[in-house]
Amino acid sequence: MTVENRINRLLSYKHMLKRFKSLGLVKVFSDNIADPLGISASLVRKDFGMFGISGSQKGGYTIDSVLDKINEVLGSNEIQQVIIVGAGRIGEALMSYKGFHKDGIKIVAGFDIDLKKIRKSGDVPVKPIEELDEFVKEHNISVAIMAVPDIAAQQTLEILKSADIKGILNFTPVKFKSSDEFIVNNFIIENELVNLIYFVNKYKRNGKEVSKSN
Amino acid sequence: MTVENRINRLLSYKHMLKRFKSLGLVKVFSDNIADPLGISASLVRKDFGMFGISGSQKGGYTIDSVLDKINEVLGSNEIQQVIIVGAGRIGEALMSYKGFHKDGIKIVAGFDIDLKKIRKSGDVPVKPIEELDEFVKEHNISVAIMAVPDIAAQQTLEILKSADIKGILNFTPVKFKSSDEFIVNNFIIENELVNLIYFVNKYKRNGKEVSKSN
DNA sequence: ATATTTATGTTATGTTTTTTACAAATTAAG
DNA sequence: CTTAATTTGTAAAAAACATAACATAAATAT
Repeated sequence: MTVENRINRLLSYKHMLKRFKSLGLVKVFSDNIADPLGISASLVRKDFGMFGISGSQKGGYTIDSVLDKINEVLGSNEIQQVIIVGAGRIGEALMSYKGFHKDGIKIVAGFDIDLKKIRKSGDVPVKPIEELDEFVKEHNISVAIMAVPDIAAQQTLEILKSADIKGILNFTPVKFKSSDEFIVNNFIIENELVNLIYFVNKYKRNGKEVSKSN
Repeated sequence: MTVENRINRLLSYKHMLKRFKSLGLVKVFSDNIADPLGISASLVRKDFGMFGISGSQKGGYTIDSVLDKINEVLGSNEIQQVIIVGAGRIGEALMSYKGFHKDGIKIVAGFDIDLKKIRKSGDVPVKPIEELDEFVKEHNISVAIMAVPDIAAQQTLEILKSADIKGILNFTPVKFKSSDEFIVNNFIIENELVNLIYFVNKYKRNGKEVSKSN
């Protein structure tokens, strides 16, 4: 968990830094980043130090060089090729989503069992699931998004594992466990909602003193 | 954050308990729950204690009564009515998703600005956005899912706020900040992917010793 | 050239979260 | 009825995490 939080903070820093940059700034101090995020400046400095990001005393940090270093840490400097399994509503929404580019992520192909979904043209081609294994190996893909119906989840997992995929973002209602060699990020939407509802109700009851960062 | 983790664990406990129950069990011990989740039994006991869930010494915990208490804490005992703004691909996928029921969540209506999307029939009706305010007040809705295009995000936020919505699950690429009175849960898919990619790459480099709970 | 100011990098301190450890309690066995 | 076994509930300890504090360095002002 400890590293995961740090990575999430790095993503927040990246976001802040890009905002500052778009405002025309070239350098920032740690508290410029920390304050809007509601964390301490020393934590920002410590995170930076942890990943070998250094500034100059009195001069602060150079936005571009920090951004570059963060992208390097996150692997966003090289294009990260990702595939999507399942060309249903969620799969298609993700294929047409334009926000991946800025993080160096490229959705290179979709796969589906339903031949009616197949298409060669378009921004992201959709291929028959039988071609997945070969495609993954040929293009050296490590990460997949799973967006198939629950009924197909287990089977799809096997296909991905045997194709030597190393990590999945799982939109299926079927929750899978992570291991060292195969990392699973389960997105469980009802959990997110229940969590939200809990805090909303809590606020309605207690009036004040709710936490919830985000 | 502290409470949020505890709530997420409660959701895991609920999940485990339902599995045990489906296996025909009636009582469990704290380590039955803890072990498969990779946490310590005392943490389970402490979480339970925190929410007033008690077992009997030597006898363990009665599954049904724990489940009931968890649902009470989470507000899942009463139906939680939620609306969806935006009947695009994601909105529609969520409207047809069947997994909310088990957590006491009911999607009661969708709203869209595009009149072609409107429908009175169907499982979840889709109404024109102009009717949102009235509907929300009439049905006493507190929570909404935002699934509109980024261009409409800010405007939709204003509509929701002025309708006195208290919390949103935001699928928009535009990140909003939480406050005490208006809780935002931003789902940022590229962050989830970047995080995943980080750990996959880390494993590929370092061979072993990756963390990542989940 | 020296003093002053200010921000980093890091150590020390404080806080939160989790685990360990064990007393008290309950059940079963002898 | 007593002893043994076992599990909860919690107090104390440990670990993890974040903040505060400060020594050091760099820049500016005097």
